[in-house]
Formats: sequence, structure tokens, C-alpha cells
Amino acid sequence: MTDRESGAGTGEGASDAEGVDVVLAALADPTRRHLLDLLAAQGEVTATTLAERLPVTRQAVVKHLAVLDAAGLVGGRRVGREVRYEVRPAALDATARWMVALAADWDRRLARIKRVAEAAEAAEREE
Amino acid sequence: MTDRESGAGTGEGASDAEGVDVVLAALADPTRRHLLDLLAAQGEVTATTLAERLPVTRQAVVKHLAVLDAAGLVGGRRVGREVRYEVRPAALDATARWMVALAADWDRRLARIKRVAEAAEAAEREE
DNA sequence: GATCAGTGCAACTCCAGGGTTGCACGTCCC
DNA sequence: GGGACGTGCAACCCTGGAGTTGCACTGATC
Repeated sequence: MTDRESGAGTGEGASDAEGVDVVLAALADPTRRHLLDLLAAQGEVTATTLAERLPVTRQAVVKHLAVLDAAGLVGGRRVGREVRYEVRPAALDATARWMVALAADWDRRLARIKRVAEAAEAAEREE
Repeated sequence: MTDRESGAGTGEGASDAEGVDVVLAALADPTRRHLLDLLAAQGEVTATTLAERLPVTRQAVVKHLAVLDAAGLVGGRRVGREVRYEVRPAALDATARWMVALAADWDRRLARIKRVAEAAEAAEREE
């Protein structure tokens, strides 16, 4: 998987191959994706509030948010005693572009293989 | 994460929320991504050949291929005693579209929040 | 100041999954 | 036919990570 083929380099978190790795790993967990949905819908939310809406403890939520933060998918801002988290689209944008480019690469390769196979088949028919 | 917002429904594997789940989980492992790279580069490859190019056993490769197959990212075809695997772009295409749509959704939501905040700020300045 | 609320640190549990090894069966080739 | 090769089944190991609980500190409110 040639991660350098993507346009990733303009955002945070998924700026290189390691960034895409980290984002994909972060997105692989269903609880984390649910967290991202809640954050995107509500703007800024604390871990405690998020935990009220999920069937896991606050501590589990904080652990997941740490993974998401490390991946650049969310950011936290302290307001007094509260830490308010929000989504950050840059890493997701970059990973989406990387995946689109990869899918296009696969499509191109398969189309080329198909053309070669059809040419070989046509050559066989002429013999 | 509103998986139903994507255009996923026209391909295999990532046809619904469960499909995106499975693809993301499949892509989260670095060994599997390396496998996908090798398959995409070479067209059709056996598990044994793949294992020669990776620092893991053939059995590990087969396990990973099973995950990729279940996600719709690869398919296997038996030729005599061999099973030849190749990438299938549809599930990756669908997941890429889903992610692009999600990133756009996040961008839109953040832009709206920013506009609301700026309007509130302007209203405060007029008092 | 006392109480409540949000947070952070840390220890703990447990199991899924990434990986290995062993062995048997079917296919291929000389 | 026999040996080499590719495969599939299955048992096994172990660790990372998803989740829990306990406790202390700080900020907010009355």
C-alpha cells in the first residue's frame, strides 16, 4: 500500500504513512466511531457527557479520545475544569484522499490487466 | 458515524454500515495493508508466494487473506492445487466514498459552527 | 467552607487476534 | 509411483487494547 501516493501532506495527523496508519487504526473501533459521530453532531462535548451517552465508563471514553487525539481526529480544549473535545477534519480529509487515490490505483491496475488479457485472447483467436 | 450517508450500496462488502466496519477493521492491520500492496502490484498471487515476501508464516498470511476476503477487499480463485488471490476494488471504492462524505459532513458542520460563533460575536459588538 | 462535579493517574481484568507449529491431504511433475 | 509442493485444519501462545474500578486533586456552586 503505497501511502505516499496520496495527497496527504496538507493536514495534521495523516501527513505521512504513519498518519494514515494511526487514523485507520483509530477508525477501526466501533466505539470510537460512535464517539466521533456524537462529537460531530454536538460540536464540543466533555468526556463525562459522552460517557453518559455510551454503554462504557468515562475512563474508557477518555482512553478512546486519547487515541483519536493522537490520530489528529479530535482535539481537546480546557475550559476551567472541563476539557471540551471536538472533531478535526484535516486528518480525516487526508485519509479519505489517500483511500480514494488507492482505490483509483487498484481500478487502473485491474483495467490494465483486463486489457492485457483481452489482447492475449484476441491474439489466440487469430492463430 | 452515520454510515448510511455514504454512497455505499453499489459495491460488495461495504454495501452497508457493517461493510464499512469490516473494511476499516481489515485495513487497520499493517501486515494486511502490505498484503494488499503486493496483490495490487502483482495481480494474482498465492498465499505461499506472499508469505515468502513477508516476515510471517504462510498460515498467518492465510488468516489475513480470510479477513480481507470477508471484507470484500480480495477474492480467491482455485486453479488446481493453487488458490490465487487478487484485489477487488469495489469495497475499497465504497469505503472511500463513505469517508469522503463523512469528511465533507464534518467540514460543513464546523463551518456552520464557525458562522454561528462569528454572528454571536458581531451581535455582542453592537451592544 | 462544605459539597458536588469533572478530571487525571494508575492498577487491574480478560479476550480477540496476530502469529506459530504440526500434520494430513490433494495436486503436480519427473 | 514417488517426491515435491501448495493447501487446509487445528491446536497453541501471548500480548495489546478495550473496558472497569479506586482514589485523589481541582474547579464550581451555594
